[in-house]
Amino acid sequence: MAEEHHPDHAPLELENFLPYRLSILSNAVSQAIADDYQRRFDLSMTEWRVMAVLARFDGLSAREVAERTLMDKVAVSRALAKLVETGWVTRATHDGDKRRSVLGLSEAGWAIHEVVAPMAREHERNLLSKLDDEERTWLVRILDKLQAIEPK
Amino acid sequence: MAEEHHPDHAPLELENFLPYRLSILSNAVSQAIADDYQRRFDLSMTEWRVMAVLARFDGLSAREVAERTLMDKVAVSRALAKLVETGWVTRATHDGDKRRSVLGLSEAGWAIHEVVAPMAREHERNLLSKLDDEERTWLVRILDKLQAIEPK
DNA sequence: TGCAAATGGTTTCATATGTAACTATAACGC
DNA sequence: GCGTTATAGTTACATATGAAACCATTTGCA
Repeated sequence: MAEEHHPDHAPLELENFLPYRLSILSNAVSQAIADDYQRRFDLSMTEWRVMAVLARFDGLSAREVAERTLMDKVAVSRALAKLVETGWVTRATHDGDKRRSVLGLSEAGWAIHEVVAPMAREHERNLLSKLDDEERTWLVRILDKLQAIEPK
Repeated sequence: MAEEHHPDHAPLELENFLPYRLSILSNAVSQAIADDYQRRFDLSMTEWRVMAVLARFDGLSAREVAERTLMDKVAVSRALAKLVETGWVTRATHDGDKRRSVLGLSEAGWAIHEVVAPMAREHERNLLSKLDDEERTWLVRILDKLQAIEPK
C-alpha cells in the first residue's frame, strides 16, 4: 500500500507532524501534573524537578542540579532561591570551594516529596494505562532511540 | 523477570519518568526546528504554526486558527498582528459578521511557506530515520492511543 | 423591537524565561 | 607568589506567555 508522497512544499498537516504531536502530548501531560502540585503547594515544574533530583542525589551543587535536570543554571538558581526561602531545600557552602553550594532536601522538603512523587507516578500510570504491555515496551525502546545523542 | 516495584514515595528517576522524557525530547526537537526558521525568517513557533494552518485552510477566522493549532486566542492574536504587519498574512473582515476576521497567506507568505515546510519535514525525516519501519508504525499507533481524548 | 448574554478579538498587567553581564572564588602557568 | 583564565552562582534586562478585563458586534428571546 503505497503511501501518498507529499511534495515538500505541500501544506504541513500539523496533526500528523511528529514534532507537533510530541509537543502537544508532552505539554498536556506535563501541564496536568504541574497543575496538580502547583495548586497544592505552589510549586513550579522547575522547582519540582530540582526537588526530585535532590531527593535522589543529596549534596549536589547547583551546577550538578542543572546538569541532571537539563535546565539552565539561571532557572536552577531561581528555583533554588525560592526553595531555600520556603525551607524545602537546604543550602550550605562546600568545604574547600566557597563558590560551590551543597544542596539537599530539608525535613519539610522530604514531606513535600512524599506527597508529590506519588502524585506524579499516578499520572504516569494513568497515561501508561492507555497502552498494553507490548506498546509500553515499544514506547520505551523508541524513546531510547529517539533520544540517542545527535551525531550530526 | 520481575521488575523492582518502586515504593511510591521513593525518589523519582526523572530519566525514566515518561512525562519528563517526553518533555525533553519534544523540546529538543521543536527547538531545533524553530531555531532554524527563527534564524532565517525571524519567525516564532507560534507564528509558523499559524502560517501552516492557513496554508491548509484558507479563510479561517482567528478563533478557528486557535482551535486548529491548540493555541490560545491571545497567542494567535499576537502572532497574527505580527504576520499581518510583515505582510505574510492577509486579514479581511467577514461579510455579515464584522467581529470575525478572514485570514489567508499572502504571496509573500506562500513564499515563506515554500521554504519552511520542507525544512520542517526534513527535520521530521531526520528524526524518524533513527527508527526502523516497525518502530515507526508502533510510534504512530502509540501516539494515537496516548492522545485519545481523556475520558475522565 | 430591545436588552441580556454570548462571541470574536485585542489590550493590559503580572509572571516566566533566556541572554548577557557581573561578582566571587579557584585553578593554571610562569 | 601573581596575573590570567575558568568556574559557580546571581542579577539585570529584554522578551514571551497567560489570565483577566475590555470593546465591538451579534445572538437569543421576552
